[in-house]
Amino acid sequence: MTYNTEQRSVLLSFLSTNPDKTFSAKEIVAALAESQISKSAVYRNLADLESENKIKKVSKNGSREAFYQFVDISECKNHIHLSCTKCGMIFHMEDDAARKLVHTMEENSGFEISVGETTLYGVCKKCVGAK
Amino acid sequence: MTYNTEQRSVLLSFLSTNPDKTFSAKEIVAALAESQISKSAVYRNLADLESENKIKKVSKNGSREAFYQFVDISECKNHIHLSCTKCGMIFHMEDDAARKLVHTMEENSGFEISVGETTLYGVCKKCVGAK
DNA sequence: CTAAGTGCAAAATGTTTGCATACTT
DNA sequence: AAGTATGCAAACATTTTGCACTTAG
Repeated sequence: MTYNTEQRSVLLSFLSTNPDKTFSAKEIVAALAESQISKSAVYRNLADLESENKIKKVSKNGSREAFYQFVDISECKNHIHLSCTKCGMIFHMEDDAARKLVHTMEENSGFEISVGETTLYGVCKKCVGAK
Repeated sequence: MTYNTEQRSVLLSFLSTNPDKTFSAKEIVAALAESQISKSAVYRNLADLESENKIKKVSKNGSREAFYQFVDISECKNHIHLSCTKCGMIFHMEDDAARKLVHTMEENSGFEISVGETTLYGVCKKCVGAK
């Protein structure tokens, strides 16, 4: 079983306090260093939380680093996501056209797409302006 | 300008001979080592070819490695893509319903989604069976 | 008490770079 | 000839691991 350690809970609350922001592993390591949490605890907990669907690992354009965002995937079964390739942010999209798109494509392709795991990549409002 | 070197051309033809397959940088390095092509030439040419839209960099589930596939993006302006999160393969999908739905989504969200860059992630026929 | 998690430092992984040399145009 | 690209080895950045120690349940 999983223990509810200090480190794990500090990490999760750090991310969940900012559900509309992504952080690189490096940023998280740095932020939690102030609470005397080691790099390895951070990496291990990030991996654990991700496989428990408590947070999501996202990637950005050129960067080779991993980024994380608080997104409880168990609450995302029925909507799709938009992910900005510039800032990495994930947006939740309750939209019938989206659901329809997924189903249409599934039928036409034989591809198995789960709505909740479907993500469209693009550039969000904020980043369209920014150069 | 870009020179048409032996290394670059061997690399491109290696990938273009298998447009329906993805290769990790490591695999490519290994394959081209037989033609005495150095690791750095491989990495540099992969990066160059990608920014010229001759090949596409794709990513797989957990892996931290970069994967590449021959996909001339300039020919993909008007269809969407399906990408398998297990094997990394990209499928081209000419489908009017899909195009229409993507535009609806754009309007509904303010997100800037270009059809040609739109990719749905899922699990392809081949990988659905395989465990 | 015991399984699970931690911290540290060391190793592994994947990619990039500096530089002298060689090739393309 | 001038500008690019190459090969090598060394540097890098990020992530992972082994191990002795600590903690949660």
